[in-house]
Amino acid sequence: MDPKTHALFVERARIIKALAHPSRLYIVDRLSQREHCVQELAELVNADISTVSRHLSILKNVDIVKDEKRGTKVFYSLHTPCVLNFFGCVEKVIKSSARERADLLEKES
Amino acid sequence: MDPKTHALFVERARIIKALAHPSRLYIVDRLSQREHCVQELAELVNADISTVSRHLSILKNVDIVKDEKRGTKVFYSLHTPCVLNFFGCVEKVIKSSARERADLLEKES
DNA sequence: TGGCTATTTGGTTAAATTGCCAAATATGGC
DNA sequence: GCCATATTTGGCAATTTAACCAAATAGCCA
Repeated sequence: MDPKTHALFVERARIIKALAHPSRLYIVDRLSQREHCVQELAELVNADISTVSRHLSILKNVDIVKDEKRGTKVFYSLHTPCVLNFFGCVEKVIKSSARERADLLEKES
Repeated sequence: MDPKTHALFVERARIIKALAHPSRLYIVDRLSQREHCVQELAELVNADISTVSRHLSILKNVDIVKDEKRGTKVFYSLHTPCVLNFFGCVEKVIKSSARERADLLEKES
């Protein structure tokens, strides 16, 4: 693999890695409805505020979300909404594997 | 967050995690063109065969790829090609952040 | 300035991921 | 059965990730 191709796939993985966590996926899901401040998100994902703040900085580092400070609060919103397209395919994968497990069960019975 | 919702996002993250590695993304990319045996993939990603075998088992665990044994070789192919849709959005994210870095540079100059 | 609220960051620990080597396993041909 | 080829798996060390608490920072208002 030539260096440029390698760099491209490293970069792609960097983006996908940022999404590869249940809390971060849920945060993205909530932000797809409307902006939220850190505190609100912490309640939604039911985790320590500092933990959520770290999740948000990971998402911000790859520009999936953006932040805007208003007063003492920081409001986060989706910067690249197309990441929501991921979910559609992910559901397909889940269903496909669920179907296979079901098929397998039928054959076994 | 209720338990069902939580389980859904854990499951989604499981799928996305399986893709969150440069070598695995490259493997998916190659398999989108045609099936390959483990040896071929090891050469393509330039890694130890055992390492590639582990990457493949990770992808297989979430049903992104499937395998078929023929003789002593095991051929892998894409089982859920829609994961390729991920790439389109990932490129957008990359470009969007690249654009912003560019804008930032302009403003600074 | 001092106090209050909201968020980020440092430090630490536990857990998960990755990669390689070596050993085990499976298949086909002699 | 025995050998050669192809793949998987066990074991280990190094790196990364994740979570929490505590401390630092930032903005607002009295």
